[in-house]
Amino acid sequence: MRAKSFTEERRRAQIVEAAIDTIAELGYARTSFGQIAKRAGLSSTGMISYHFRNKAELMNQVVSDVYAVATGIVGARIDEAPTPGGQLRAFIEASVRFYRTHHRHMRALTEIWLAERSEERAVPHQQELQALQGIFRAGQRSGEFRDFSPEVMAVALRHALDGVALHLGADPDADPDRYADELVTLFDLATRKEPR
Amino acid sequence: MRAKSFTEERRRAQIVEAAIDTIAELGYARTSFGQIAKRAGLSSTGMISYHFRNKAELMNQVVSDVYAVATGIVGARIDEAPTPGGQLRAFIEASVRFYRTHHRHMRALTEIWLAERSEERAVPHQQELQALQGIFRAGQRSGEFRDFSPEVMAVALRHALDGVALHLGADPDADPDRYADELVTLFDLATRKEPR
Amino acid sequence: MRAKSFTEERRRAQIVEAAIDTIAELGYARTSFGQIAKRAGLSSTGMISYHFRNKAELMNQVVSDVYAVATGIVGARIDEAPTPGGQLRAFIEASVRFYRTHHRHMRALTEIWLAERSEERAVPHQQELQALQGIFRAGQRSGEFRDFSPEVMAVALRHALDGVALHLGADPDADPDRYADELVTLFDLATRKEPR
Amino acid sequence: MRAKSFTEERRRAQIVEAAIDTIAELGYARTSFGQIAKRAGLSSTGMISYHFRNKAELMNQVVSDVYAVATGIVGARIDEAPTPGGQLRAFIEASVRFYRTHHRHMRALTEIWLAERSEERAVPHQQELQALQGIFRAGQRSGEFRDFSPEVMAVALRHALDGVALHLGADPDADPDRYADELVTLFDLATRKEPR
DNA sequence: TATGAATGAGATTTCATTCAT
DNA sequence: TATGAATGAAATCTCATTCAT
Repeated sequence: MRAKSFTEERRRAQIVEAAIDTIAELGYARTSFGQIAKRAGLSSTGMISYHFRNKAELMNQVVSDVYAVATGIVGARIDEAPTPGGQLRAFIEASVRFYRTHHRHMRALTEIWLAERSEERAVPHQQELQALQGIFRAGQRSGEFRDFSPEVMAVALRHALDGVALHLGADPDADPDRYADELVTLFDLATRKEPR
Repeated sequence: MRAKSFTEERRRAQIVEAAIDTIAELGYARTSFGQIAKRAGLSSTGMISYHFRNKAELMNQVVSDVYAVATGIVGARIDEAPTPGGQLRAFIEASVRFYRTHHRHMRALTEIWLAERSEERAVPHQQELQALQGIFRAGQRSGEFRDFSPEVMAVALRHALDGVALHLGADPDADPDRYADELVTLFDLATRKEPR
Repeated sequence: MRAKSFTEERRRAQIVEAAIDTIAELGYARTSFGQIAKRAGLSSTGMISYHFRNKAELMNQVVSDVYAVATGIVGARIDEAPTPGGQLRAFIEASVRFYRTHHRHMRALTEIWLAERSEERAVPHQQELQALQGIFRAGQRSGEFRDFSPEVMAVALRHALDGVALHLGADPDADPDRYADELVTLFDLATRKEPR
Repeated sequence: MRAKSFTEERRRAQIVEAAIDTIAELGYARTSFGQIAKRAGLSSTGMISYHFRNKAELMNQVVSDVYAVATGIVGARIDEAPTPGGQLRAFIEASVRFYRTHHRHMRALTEIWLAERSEERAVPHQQELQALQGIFRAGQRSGEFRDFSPEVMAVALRHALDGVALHLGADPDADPDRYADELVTLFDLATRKEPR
C-alpha cells in the first residue's frame, strides 16, 4: 500500500467530515453514500468508493479520526493531573467539555458504534475503559480510592458520560459545566476512601 | 379507531415477539420484515403490513411492550421498599436481574431506541428517568440523600445500568450479582447524606 | 423449500424465456436484469430477484431448462435407433435439427456456458459427452466401430456440432440438412471399422 | 493516423500482454482496466485509455496479436508439407502443440471471441477457415481427398480443435500428443479418397 | 384475515472514460 | 507521456409497502 498523497488525504478528510455531518443529522440508519456525497459536494457516490474500499472502511475512518481527536484532547488534560483523584476529575471535565465542543463528532461516534455493534458484537470503548481502570487501580494502590471493582466502576462512569452526552445533545439549553460538576462529585464520593 | 379483536391482538403480539427475537439475533440494521415474518411463521410480509401501519408502528409497539413488562417487574420491587434509599437499591437490583432474565428484550429495546433516536429526536428512558428523579427528590426531602441534581444523577444511574447490561450481554461469564452489588454501593455512596 | 405454485412456475418460466431472448439477442455480457425485465414485460428488476435468489440461479435455470428440452428431443431419436452406428447418425441429425428449431435456446446455452466457464472452470457438455462415449464403446464392443479413443472422438464430435450451430446461426441461408449429411458421413468414415 | 513511435508501440505491447494475462487468469467477464493496469504495472487505468481508443480496440489488438503469432507458427509447419494430406496433418499437430505452448494466449483468444461475438456478429476463425478450405480444395483437385463440403469439413475440424484445446486446458494430465494423433487419424479417414 | 405476487425506490459498488496537471 | 482524481452510468440486490384474490 502506497503512502497517500496530500490531495488524497484532503479528499478523504473531506468525505469523513461529510460523513460525520450526515450521521449527526440523519442518524446512521439513514446515512447513505448519496447523502454523504451531497453534503461533501461530490458529483457522484462513485467518488466515495474511489477513496474508500467500502462503507465499512469509511466508517472505521470516522471512528478512528474522532477517537484520535478525543483522546488527544482528553488525554492531555489527564496527564497534567498529579494524582489519580485529579485524573478522574480531569477525565470527566475534559470529556464533558469535548461533548460540548464536538457534539457532532460524538453523535456520529455513538451512532456508528451502536449500529455496528450488531454486526461485530464488540464492546465499545475498550481503550478508554482500560485507561480508566488504570487510574482506578493506581488510586487503590496509593490508598486514595476505596476498594471497589475497577471494571464495574469504569463501565459505570463511561456510560454515565455517554448518557450525559446524549442529554446535552438533545437539550441545547442544558449547562455542561453543571453536568460536569455533578458527575465529578458523584464519582468522587463513590471512589474516595475517606469520607470528607 | 376500532377496538382490536382478540385474534387481532394475538397476531400482533406474535409479530412483536418475533420482532424482538429478530432484533436480538440480527441487530436492528439487519432486521427486515422478511426476517420477522420467517421467525413468526408467517407466510408473507404483507401480514405484518396488515397488522401494523408501518415499520415505525411495529417498533413502537415493541418498545412499549418491553417497557411495560420491565416497569411491571421493577416497579413492584420498588414499591415494596419503605425508604428512598431502599427503593434505589431495589431499582438497581431489580434492573440488573431483569437484564439477566430478559436479555433478548433489553437487547431489542436498546437497538431500536438507538437506531430510531435520530428520527424522533427523543431522549430515551423518559418514563424511568422521571421515576428515578421522584425517588431522589423524596430522599432529599426526607434528609436521607444529600443535595445533588436529581436530573444528572438519574441520567448517570440509568446509563450506567445500560452499560452494565451491555457488558453482561457480551460476557456470559460475568456475575450479575457482583455488578449489582458494586452499583448499589457506588450510588449509595454518591447519594447518601451522612458518611458511614 | 416449499413446492412452487402454478403461478410461480409460470412467472419463472416467463422470466427464463425472456432471459433466453435477451441473451440470444444481446449476448451474455450485455444481458442485465434490466434488459430481461423489459423483455418479460416486468415493471421492475426486483421482480426477477423476487423469483430467483440471484443471477446465478436464473442462469442455472436457463441452462437446465434448455438442456432438458434438448436431451428430451435428441434422446428420443437416439433411442429409436437399433445400432450404435444408427445412434450416432440419429444424434447428429437430431442435434442439427434442434439447432435450427431452437437456435435462440442454443445460442443462450452456449453464451452462458462460456461466460461462466471463467468462473467455475468447468468443462461443459459433460452429460452429453458421457452419452456419446457410451455409444462409441458399444459400437467398439459390437465390432461396428474401429478402435479409437472414445473421449477424443466425443469431444471432436460435440464441438464440431457447436461449430455448426454457430455457423447456422450466423448464416440464415445455410442449409442445415446439408450440414447434417456432411457431418454424418464425416463421422461415419471416422468411426466405422470396415471401409465401404 | 500518425505512425506510432517505438515507445508507443512498446507500451501498447506491454498492455496487450497484461490483458492476455488478465483474461487467462480471471476470464473475460472479470477483466477490467483496473486489473489489466495492475498486471502491467501501470499507475492508472487512464494510461490504457490513452493508448487505446476504447476497450474494443484493446481487445481487437489482443486478438490480432495472438492470431499473428499462431498463424506464423502453424503456417510455417503447413508450408513445409508437400501434399494436402500432409498439410492437414501438419495443421492439426502444430495447432495442438500451439495450444500447449501458448495456452494463456489461446485462453484469452477464446474468451474474447466468445464474449464479443454478440457485439460484432462475426463468425470466428474466418482466416483459418479460409486456409483450411484451401487445403481441402487442393486435395480434392489432386484426387487425394474424397468429395465433401470444404466449408463443413473446415468448420468441423476447427471446432474439434477448439474442443480439444478446452479439454487440454482443463485437464493438465491429458496427453496432447495422443489427442493430436487421434485427431489426425479421424480427419485422415474422413477426408481420404481411397480406403486404406 | 391471509396469501403471495408485484412494485418501485434506494443502496452499494464497479467500471470505462475524461480531464487537469 | 504519465498520473491520479473525477465522473456518471449501470448493475445487482434488498426492502417496505400495496394489491388482487
